[in-house]
Order: sequence, then structure tokens, then C-alpha cells
Amino acid sequence: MSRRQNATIKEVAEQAGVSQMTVSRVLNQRSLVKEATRLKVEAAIEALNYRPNMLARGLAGGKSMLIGLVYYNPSSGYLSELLVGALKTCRELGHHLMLEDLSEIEEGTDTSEIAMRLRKIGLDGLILTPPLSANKALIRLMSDAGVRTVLVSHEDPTGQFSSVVFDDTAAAHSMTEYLIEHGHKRIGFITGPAEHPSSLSRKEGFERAMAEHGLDLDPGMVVEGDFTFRSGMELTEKLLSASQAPTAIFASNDDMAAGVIAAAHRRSLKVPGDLSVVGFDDTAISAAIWPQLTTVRQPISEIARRAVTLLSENNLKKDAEVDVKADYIDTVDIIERESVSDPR
Amino acid sequence: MSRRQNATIKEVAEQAGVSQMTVSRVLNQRSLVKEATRLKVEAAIEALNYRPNMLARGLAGGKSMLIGLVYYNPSSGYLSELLVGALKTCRELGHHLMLEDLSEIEEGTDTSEIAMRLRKIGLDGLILTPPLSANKALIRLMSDAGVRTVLVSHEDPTGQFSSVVFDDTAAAHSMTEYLIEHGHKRIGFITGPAEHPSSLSRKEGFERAMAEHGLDLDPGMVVEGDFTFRSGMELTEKLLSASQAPTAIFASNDDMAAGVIAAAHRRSLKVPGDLSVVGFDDTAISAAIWPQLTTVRQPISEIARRAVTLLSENNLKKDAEVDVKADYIDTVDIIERESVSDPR
DNA sequence: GTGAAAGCGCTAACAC
DNA sequence: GTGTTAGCGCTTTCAC
Repeated sequence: MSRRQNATIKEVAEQAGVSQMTVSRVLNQRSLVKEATRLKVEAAIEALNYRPNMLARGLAGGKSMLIGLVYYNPSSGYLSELLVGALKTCRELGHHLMLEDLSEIEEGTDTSEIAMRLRKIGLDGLILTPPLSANKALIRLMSDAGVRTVLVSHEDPTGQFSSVVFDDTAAAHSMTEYLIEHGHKRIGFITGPAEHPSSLSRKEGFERAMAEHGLDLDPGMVVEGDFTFRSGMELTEKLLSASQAPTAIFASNDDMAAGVIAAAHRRSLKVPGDLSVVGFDDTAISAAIWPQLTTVRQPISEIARRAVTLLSENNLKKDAEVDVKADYIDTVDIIERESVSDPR
Repeated sequence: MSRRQNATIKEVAEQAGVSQMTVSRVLNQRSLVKEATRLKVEAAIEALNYRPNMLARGLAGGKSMLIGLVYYNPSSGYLSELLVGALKTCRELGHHLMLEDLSEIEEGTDTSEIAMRLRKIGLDGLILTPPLSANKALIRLMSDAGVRTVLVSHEDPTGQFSSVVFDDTAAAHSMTEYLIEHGHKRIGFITGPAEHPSSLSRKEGFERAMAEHGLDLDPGMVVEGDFTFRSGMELTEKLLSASQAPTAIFASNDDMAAGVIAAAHRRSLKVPGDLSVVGFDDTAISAAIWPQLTTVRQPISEIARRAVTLLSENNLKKDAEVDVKADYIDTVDIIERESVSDPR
């Protein structure tokens, strides 16, 4: 079954008694092929267990891209979903993925050095994930270098690059309403770090929902975390030490929500009995911990799929023809698990 | 800078005033090229910002493989490290990676159906990760189908396939000694699930170290988990409820260790003051939680690298010439963080 | 609808 | 050391 000894299009053509071209047409279902011919070809494909060779296809077609996926300190749950989505889409579309891990980069490295490194590789396209997708200097440099780029989770303020944007505001809004419906009135909110564009959106969604329901928004109930478990833990201490403690805490990602639960337990509080906790993203950790976390789903692997697709669509176009668009994902799914109940 | 409008080897050859072949030789540093010629070629490459086309290379060389990476319910920390390692190595070696996620497979699906699905894809090589790498029926089927396969974390009992094996026993042994050196005598151990081959090895390492140091091994201090956070939590309850509670708990992976810490906190125990906790793997979670986890490092991405390399080495060989070997990784690194202290 | 010829960018094999 | 000739497996272009 190995590819090495595998059938080529030529053999399929011979077996079916047609030309290579016809086989190719059947494969790509482009122009019309007579039903009878198609059947013959399909039979030959089946008989020979033929699989088209991706490399030859890419080379001949001339549309295969080398796509760079750039990340900086993502949570492993985020990264693995992202990779799975990107990899599958690249395969379907005949592209190739190259990872660029910027996490180890020294503090204070010049953005232009990063850009240089990215350019050196000779990529046909680039996917920038947060917080890099919010780095204006980097975006400008890639744009100057003429590197086709797609931004994840943040729109390009300069309007040159396309982006795939999840509606963080709507998601946070829904989740807040979910908590309110459960009877919570005093809700603590842990934001993400300021350099992540989505942090602000999530906070806005939360605040808007609170305001719409006429609920008081004590400024002390909104604290800034950095998306780590640890910060979730530490900030929960702070939130719970307030003169009037919250009955629920909404963390801007799952890792921090896990930290919230840990901190609550350390204080001998029951979750959700004494404190309801919700997260954001629906990454692997949310189902792994105890109690399992109620959270909003961010379809990370779908986002990766769309980013690759956007790049692919503009691949053969000239720079002037490239259409820049923001691909919005606005389906909001609240994944109900075990970390929410009505307040005491 | 885009590949599309980029220089080809032909242009480089013209610019340097040599033949394509010479450029190719410089690129692949195979046979000897005169210093002066090499310099000329390198200058041309630099001037044109030339990048070799991977597709063309793979096609012409005829040694590019499509490698399938098969997994079943891995922790996301494990999966992301695995993907990063495999992806980078594939790129270097000019291979292509295809993911096959078997997690969603229905309980009780016939192994032969899985094998069929794997064969259909037309892979040139397969990497089986645990617990699939311990599935004898699957191994036999892939072997019957003639699919070149490498097993991760488990040797092939039939001796037909190569494997990359981390020395779990030695690692667990070292970690146990580390705990003993800290003065712990009563240590609880949480194993992995029985279907994971490494579970037994890790337990053996633990038991051997205990025995070597003349320490009592209360059978009640060894319990079986399933690698999830939740099982770590639940089993800790059990361990701590024993008439004589342990002063330290060694969990067979980091997720469970995180669960141990959570359970300890729930009981208002301080870690490491009241209970020392250690994990296994050094996945992302170990540095994310609080207190940060002391753990043994399993070089997952190096393991993936070696698995891809093994496949690659045997790529062009005939079946008879393939050399089967177990690639042992026996460097043991204990990553000291914050979850261990001397017992009270 | 279908086929023949050319060539994508590179490397293998052999010549010189 | 270096150049020449083929050809990897497919798609494109343009015939028919």
C-alpha cells in the first residue's frame, strides 16, 4: 500500500483506457466528463488504490503555499487546537505549514529583527495569532515586506490585512446574562492582559450585560489577569477579600478559571455551591478539572481553518486584487458543565 | 519576497554563471564544489533571495513521505509538544504530516475498521502514539498491510516495527529517590491506566527505588488513575484518608499531579508544607499551576523528532532491509520547582 | 468531451 | 569539479 510502489495517474489512465487528462478531470471534477467515462476511471482508481501525489499536484498547479503560523506563549490547549485546525485545512488545500515559535524571544527584541527572521524564511503567507496580531509595528513591517498576512482575533487597524475575528463581546455578553439568569448579581470579572485585543472586548461584553440588567458594577470587581492559572488564583484571593464578595466569577479564559476554582477550594469554598465560576474558550482543561467548567466555546480550530482559507483564496491574485476582509464568527455556544449554580 | 515571484534555481544558475546542477550541489552540500564557485553561487542566492521549492525537491528526489500521526485522547500538553516536534522534523526532512484523531471513535469499534481507515489514506509511514502503540491487534493489522510504522513509548512485541522509548522506569526511579532524599518515607503513588504501557514501567521504577532504600511499600499507597486531573483528585482523597497518610504523592503524569494539589488544597493542606507532590512529563500545566510542579521531564517533542527520523531513514529501503530498532531515550531530568519540601 | 504536448523546479545518473 | 540529459506525477494549454 505504500505510496512508493503506488499507482500513478498514468497507470490509472491505462487501466481505464483513457488519457491522463481525463483522469485528472475526474479527480478535480472540473470540466464535464461523460458519466460512462467517469465510472470507468473511478473503477480503475479503486482497483489500483490510487492516491494522487500531493507534491506533483502542488508543483504542477503552482498554487501551493508555504504558510507560516506564528505564535507567542499560547496556552497549550489553544496551540493544539490551532495546529490541528490549520494542519487539516492545509492538507485539504494542498498547502504547507511552518511553525514559528516566538515565545523564546528575548524581552525587548526589536520588532524589525522578528520581521527579518520571518521574511528570511520565504513564506507565501503568514498567520499571526494573538497577541502578535495586535502588534502594529510588526503588522506594518510585514506589510512593507509584502508578506500576505492574516490576523487572528484582531482586525487590522490599517485595513491592509484580512482577519478572522471571534465575537468576543457577544460571547462575554451571553455568558454574563447566563450568570444573571441564574440569579447572580454580584459578579467578579477577571480580564485578560491589556496587550491581547480580545481582553477589552470580553470586558465590554461583560459590562454591557451588567448595565443592561441594571446591575451595579463595582470597579473593584473587575481585575486584570494575564491568562495564566496563577493569575486566576491570585486575583480570586483579591476578589474574595472584598468587603462584599462576589457570588460568581467570570474569568476571561479557561486557565484562569481553573485558577479561580483552585483558589476557592483553598479557601474551603465549594464550587459551585459557594461560588460559581465560568471560563472562556472551552479548551481541554475545562473538561479535565473538577468540577468541570461551564464556559463559552471559542471555535479555535475553525478559526485556524478560516485563516488558512483566507490566505489560500488570495494566493494567486496580484496585490491589487487581494480582497481584505474580516471574517466574523458570531455563533456563541455556552457549554454548560458543573461550575454554576444559583447563589445561596 | 513572495515565493510566487521568487527566483528559481535556474535564475540563480544564470546569475552565478554556472549550471543548475552546481547550484543544487551547493544547496545540498553533497559532492565537492570548488570554494570559488561556491562563493559565487552563494552570492547569487543571497542577491536573488532564493529559497528552494520544497515541492519540486520532494518530487524530484522521490523521497518525500506522507506520514500519519495517530493519536487517541492525548492531553493537550502532550499533543501540542508532539505536533511541534513532528512538524519541525517533517519540514527539515521534507516530509508531510497528516493527523489522524481517533479520539472520537465509538467505543468497541472494530480494530480492523480503524486499520482500514488508516490504510485508505495511502500513507508512506505511520506514527502510533500511546495507548495505540500498545494495541497488538492494530499493530498486527498495520504490519499485514505493509505500512511502515513507528511506535511511540512502547516496544513492538512482535519485533517488526521500530520504536522510540523513553526510559520510564529510570525516570520514575530517579524521582522516587529524589523524594526519599528529601526525607520522605511514606509515599503515595498514582499509576496511569493499565492500557498505557508506560504506566507499569513508571510503577516499577517507583517500587524498585522504594525497595532499594528499604522502605515499606504499603499496597494501599499505590492506586490506579487514568491520567486525568479528576482521577488525581479523587485518588488523593483515598490516599489521604488512609490510617497513615503519605507525606508525598508521586503522580504518573502532570495532569494527575495537578489534581493532587487541588485535592490537597480542598482539604486545607499546604503544598509542599503538608504534602509534597511530584508529577511526570513536564508538560505545560506543570509551570502553570500554583505551586509550580516539580516533575520529571519527558522530552515529547524530541521523541516525535526521532519517530519521524526513524521513518525517514527507512523510507527508500526495501522491506527486507528495514532495520528495526528501539531508540531509547534515557536522559532523566528532574525539573525542580515548588511542590516538594522535607516532610514535617 | 477528450487527448497530446509542454513544463512546474528540482535532483539522479552519467558524462566530461 | 562541473555540465548534460532525463524525468519525478501532475496540471496547463490548446488542439481535436
